[in-house]
Amino acid sequence: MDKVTIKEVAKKANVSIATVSRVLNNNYPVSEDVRLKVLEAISELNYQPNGVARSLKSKRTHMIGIVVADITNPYFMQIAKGVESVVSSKGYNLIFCSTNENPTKELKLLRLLNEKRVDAIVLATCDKDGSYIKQLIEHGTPVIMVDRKIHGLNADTIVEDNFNAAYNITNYLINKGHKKISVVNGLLSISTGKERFEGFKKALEDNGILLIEKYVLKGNFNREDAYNAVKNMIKEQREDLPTAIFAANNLMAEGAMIAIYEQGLRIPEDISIVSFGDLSVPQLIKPKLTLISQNAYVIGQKAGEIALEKINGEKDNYREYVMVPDLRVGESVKQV
Amino acid sequence: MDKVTIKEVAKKANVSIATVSRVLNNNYPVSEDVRLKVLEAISELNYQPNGVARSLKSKRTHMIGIVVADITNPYFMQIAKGVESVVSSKGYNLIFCSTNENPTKELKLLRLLNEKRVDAIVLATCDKDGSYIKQLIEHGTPVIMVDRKIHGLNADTIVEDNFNAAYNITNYLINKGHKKISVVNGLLSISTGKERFEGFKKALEDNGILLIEKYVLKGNFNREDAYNAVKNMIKEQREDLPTAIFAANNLMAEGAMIAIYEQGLRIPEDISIVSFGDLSVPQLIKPKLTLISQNAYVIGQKAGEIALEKINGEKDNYREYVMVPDLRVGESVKQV
DNA sequence: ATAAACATAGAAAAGGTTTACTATAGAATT
DNA sequence: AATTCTATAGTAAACCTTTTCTATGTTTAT
Repeated sequence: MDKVTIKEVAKKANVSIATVSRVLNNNYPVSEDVRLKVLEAISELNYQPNGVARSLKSKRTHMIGIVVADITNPYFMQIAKGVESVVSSKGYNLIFCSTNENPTKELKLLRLLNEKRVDAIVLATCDKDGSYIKQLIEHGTPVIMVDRKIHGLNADTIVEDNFNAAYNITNYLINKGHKKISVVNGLLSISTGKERFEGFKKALEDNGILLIEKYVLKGNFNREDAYNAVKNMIKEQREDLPTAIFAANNLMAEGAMIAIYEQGLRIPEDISIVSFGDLSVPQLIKPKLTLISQNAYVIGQKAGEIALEKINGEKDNYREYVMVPDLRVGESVKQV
Repeated sequence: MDKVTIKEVAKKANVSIATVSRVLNNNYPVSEDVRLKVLEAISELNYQPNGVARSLKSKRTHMIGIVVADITNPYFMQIAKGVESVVSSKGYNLIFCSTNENPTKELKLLRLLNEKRVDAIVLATCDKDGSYIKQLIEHGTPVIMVDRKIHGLNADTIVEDNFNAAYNITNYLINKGHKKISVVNGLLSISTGKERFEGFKKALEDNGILLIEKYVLKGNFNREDAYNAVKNMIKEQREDLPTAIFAANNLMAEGAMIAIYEQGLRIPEDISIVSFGDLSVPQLIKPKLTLISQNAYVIGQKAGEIALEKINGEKDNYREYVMVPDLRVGESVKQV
């Protein structure tokens, strides 16, 4: 029942444990016959080194924590997959954590990951306050911020150009003749929520269109909140519906669409919609949505690369990478 | 840059390291004034215990490995979420691994998880051979098999009643008058593939309907393989299309639908379809699919519970849990 | 007043590795 | 032939905890 240790291997092969370790790590000359003896003992005993002990000594756990709002959100899953594609070949494993957009839970998770001594953390924060993150970095744990940033934090950051993308897609709506535009957004305490809202407002402003407060909806960046917000809005504004909805995130677009259909409205005949971020299985959802297509997988890959760099080398230079997402025109916007 | 250790806390609080440890673990009487001194030192130094060292001594890592074909498949994500919902409150973290249906990669991942000394493994295997899994269990690592089973393996197993569910939904098609039925399935080396196919065949047989080989499609349980298989089938059988398709998994249903639409056919007017497993965002996909609705989240929860039990207690009794999935009637099957 | 029980604290071993240091034998250099 | 190198192997410390065992002072029982 108990696991075989390096001692037993050493005994069986008639060598010291140092020699076994050297055969395993291949970082010191060992004569060929001894090496073979050791390898034989290893395979006979079916020895598998204790990674915990290794980590204790080497101060490397070969684990990377990834902390996002919700691991079931395809956007974050894509990021995770991107990270994994880069780090798994180097023998790293990923620990997934969901904050559910709760800053307290985020802090708890970060502490836990720190206790586990993960080699790096990839984080899409829901916090406005970076003090614990700063601490982590100062104490030598690389933290790579993805999707969302915190101002004034000395950390590598990979985000999308939210302001301009939101500006552009709002402009697109305006050029199609829309003036009564509703926005379904996440919280403004999150950088993506804030920036997308700023871009949206700027586009209205530049076109001399007034922001209509009753069309400004907010919630957590998820399907349910968007569904409820849009449903209520439609019910309350039956007589004065917006002609278009800007959903500030993929899940919110889905929630909004479900609400629209449930209320017996058509897209885009009765109401147009655009999304920030791709839907799940977009090929099966009609009409094809006009949206900002994001770079989740690439962001993940970049985050993975930076994580590996930081783990192995220089830790005190930081960069911010801004990805420029595409505007993809679909059929969800009507000319008015 | 270096992390604070228990030694420094002890020094600062003027006590021994044993006392600090006792304050942390609260498993031995410590006088109130000493406890306060220690807690103060901890917070002043911002000490966070080294989980690696703890794990080495306590032989508990508080990590559970979860190994599935593809972490981006919503079905497996639901399982993972179910596991997480149960174990995270007990302080456990999840390490996610994707095998991409590659048994060699699975073995590598299992070895890695074993080296990491995870406390338990939740596994949806793509392997037919359970020898390494058996080894793991014998050496004291609980392995909970989910979704897919391996015959003759002494492990806790939680699966769906694939045979009967497949039988029932095929029967449903037959009762709707379908005789030319195509099946898009995963590999038969995987228990779910095999059992669903058996159920499918039995239903045909019981109704005196012949299996038509050219309508039997196979691939990995993913969107792409299903898409390609169905696309080719439609092209080749233009003159003799099946009237219905049984997709043996959620992703395959999606791939099949995309192919059907791309080939200019309608659902269910030109071709009916049923799915084993729920689609992503089913509310947005028209027509509403008739399908076998699975219990992924519940399976995950059960797996989490069993994992915790096994970690803490009895290890040598094993059970197989069989969940009975629902048949949900939608609008994707035409009466013929 | 003495013995027994108790509450609290520390010393030290243990957990399974890696690695700096030391040792030895034979090869190469002078 | 004496000296220096080199290749290879072992010893023991270190990584940071937890926990057993021991010690001490105090309380309770007799």
